[in-house]
Amino acid sequence: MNLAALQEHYRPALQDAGLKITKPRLAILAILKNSKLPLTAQEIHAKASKFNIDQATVYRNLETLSAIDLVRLVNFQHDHNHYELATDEHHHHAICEQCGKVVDISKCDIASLEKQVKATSGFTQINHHALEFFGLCKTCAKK
Amino acid sequence: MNLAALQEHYRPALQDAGLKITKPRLAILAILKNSKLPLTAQEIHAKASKFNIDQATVYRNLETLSAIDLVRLVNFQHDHNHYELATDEHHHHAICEQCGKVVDISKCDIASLEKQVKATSGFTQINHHALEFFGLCKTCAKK
DNA sequence: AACTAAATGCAAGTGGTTTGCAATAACTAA
DNA sequence: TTAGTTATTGCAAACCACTTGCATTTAGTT
Repeated sequence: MNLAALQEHYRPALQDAGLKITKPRLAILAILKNSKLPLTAQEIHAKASKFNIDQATVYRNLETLSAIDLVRLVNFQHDHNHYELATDEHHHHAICEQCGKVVDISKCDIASLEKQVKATSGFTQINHHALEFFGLCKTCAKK
Repeated sequence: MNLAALQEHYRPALQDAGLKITKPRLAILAILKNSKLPLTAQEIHAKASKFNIDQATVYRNLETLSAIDLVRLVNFQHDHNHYELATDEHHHHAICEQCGKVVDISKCDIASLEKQVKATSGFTQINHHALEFFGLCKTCAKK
């Protein structure tokens, strides 16, 4: 997908949110699109700085794009936040505690996931996992 | 459990690891013991600073105590690391995206967990969850 | 009681992330 | 197309959580 196509692809979502279609914005989306794995803000900035895109712009856009669900925040333990495009279907990750390698776990079939992780990720050892639910508690749901 | 009891309770694990039984160390364990919920390093320091315990000491000890599995690192999205005593059995959390409230999810029966979350946590709405597996990839397992 | 090594407190440093602000670029409507 | 409006950007400085160096203290040992 080239930049023009990318632009048309994201135009509706950005317009609906009242956001402008800017060069840095598209570049960040393109960088995420071209990455197989979730990236940190800094990794994104490293790639984006070739086009004179400031780190502040990267951080601000990741925030903005997450807010309208074009980008998804992925949280890994011990590490900084990672971001990925939210276009893919919901999935999880396996993280190597030694080298930091990240492998996508394609389906979210929670019951059989742990077996699947070993079978499909090439991880021979799963030491632990983290599962967190995010939503609204009773009190906040009332507001 | 008073401090003396706490001290005796943790003595074996600390001694086995070659760690000394110090006032700051015990204070941090006591603070975690007295908290129903996982705390950030800063929250722990806020409580510990009454006893003239430096923040560097808190950070160093959380690292140390995590290394010998007396303390467990809990990772929540959008936020700083949280720590809890590792004495309890393995469990997960539900986090309110609005007020930050954290509720323990007692059992790790992954298949039925999502239903259970709503039933037991008082959360009326679960928007998303994060599930990450940590272990060793094929390459690192060989080393 | 003297010795050894770990642990602490203090203060300074580090590094990722955020913020203020003036300049620029994107969209809107004549 | 052009002028006007507002979001967005780049830059630089600030911020804040966390880490590190080092001299001193403390725990555990002989």
